[in-house]
Amino acid sequence: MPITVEQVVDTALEIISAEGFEALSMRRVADALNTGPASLYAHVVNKTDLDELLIARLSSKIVLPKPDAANWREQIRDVCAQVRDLYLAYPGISGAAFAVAPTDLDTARLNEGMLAILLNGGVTAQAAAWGVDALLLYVAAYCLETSIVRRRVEEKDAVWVVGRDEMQRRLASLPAEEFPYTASHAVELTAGEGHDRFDFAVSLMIDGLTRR
Amino acid sequence: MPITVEQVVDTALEIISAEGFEALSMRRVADALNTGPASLYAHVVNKTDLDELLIARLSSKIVLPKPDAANWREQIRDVCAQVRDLYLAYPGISGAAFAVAPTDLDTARLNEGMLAILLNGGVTAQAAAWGVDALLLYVAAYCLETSIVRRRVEEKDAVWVVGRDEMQRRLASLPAEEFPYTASHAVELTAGEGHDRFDFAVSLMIDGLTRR
DNA sequence: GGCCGGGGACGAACAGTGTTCGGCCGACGA
DNA sequence: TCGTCGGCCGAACACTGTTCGTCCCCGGCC
Repeated sequence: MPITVEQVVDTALEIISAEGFEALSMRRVADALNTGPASLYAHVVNKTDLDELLIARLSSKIVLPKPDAANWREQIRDVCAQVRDLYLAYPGISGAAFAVAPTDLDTARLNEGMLAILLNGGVTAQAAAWGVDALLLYVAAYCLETSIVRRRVEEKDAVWVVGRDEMQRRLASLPAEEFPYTASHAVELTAGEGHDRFDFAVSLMIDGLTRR
Repeated sequence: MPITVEQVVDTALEIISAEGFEALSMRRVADALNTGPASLYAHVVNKTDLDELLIARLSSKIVLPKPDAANWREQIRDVCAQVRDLYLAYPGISGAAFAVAPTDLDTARLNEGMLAILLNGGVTAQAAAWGVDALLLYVAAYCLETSIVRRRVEEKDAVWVVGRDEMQRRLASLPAEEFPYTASHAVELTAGEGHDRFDFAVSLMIDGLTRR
């Protein structure tokens, strides 16, 4: 029963999907494949290499629209949301996205697609190039953060984790001498349902790109 | 010879500064303190807890300006640059910034300072609250990425790592069928000295905040 | 057909990690 | 003076990524 790289990547993704990126280990993958850890190194040079393969596989699943100059904003927003949902479906995997080398073809395809949308939208070449970079970096960061928060919420029995109203109360009761703004704007600081914060930040960058 | 939390944090920061965040381990800190790893757990509940203490210590070193409505843009940019340089001085530590709980007083001080600058600049309360969040998230992401890249550059004997012109050549020689934009804009994609990419992204968000 | 080489599979081991247990010992309160 | 409590720490447990050496099977060559 030969092992292929695709099998390794597939079972790795299953493990991450079920138990998170922290639970992914060579032995875990090897066990799921009914073999020892050494067998994997014939198909994968490294754990880091496996991580890159995982990001590449995910990148290949993004569907890229044909650029439409009229509503390029919605198009780029949609691609960012796709990446976001894909990352969040494999909790913690976005941590591997920071280490990905631009040498990979699948991630290059994603970059090309986003670049195409921005350029067709009338964004300057330099702004488009750096804009794609900034957007992807932010998306990865947002997903990493929310993955960590979700993990903490579900495992810590809700101890040490507080709800929004409790959080508001704590912020509001900070010493007004040192924290006047934090205390008086506790509502805004804890506001936002779902991906409101994400939408805000992405829109911030997209609107900035418009005039360049 | 009693051990204090400050000592633990100090030696941890020294280790990170010299060898990077990946080299930081309980045993490493314990050895530097001439003791065993178990001794640390009397002062630090967790490795994760130590990470949070490190971020808190770094946050306390940021100098916050008195808000000046006239040039709030330069002020917020300067604070972001301070955080960036501080994170980069301890390579890889920004990875711990994603897991930091907002319950800490020192990080709350940083948030308060940035919030003060934005609010005095005339930014809407909601935009200011989410703006601080987005900026700090991006800064952490940027520092994590560049830390990883720098690490790769210095350890891999420059093999597997290519210069800018070689990178341009590779991008330009991608199949024009699938990668027309990437190939024709290889120059823009590889442009940027120092922290140009950072300045661009931060300015993008700040300019976006202006109109809200 | 017989032989040999090469490469995938894999058991075992190495060095390292975070964390816990149990005992030691000194200082501080009753 | 005695007791208890908490910092200290050696040893161990269950992991991690990775390598070495061996086994074995399958394909090509004489």
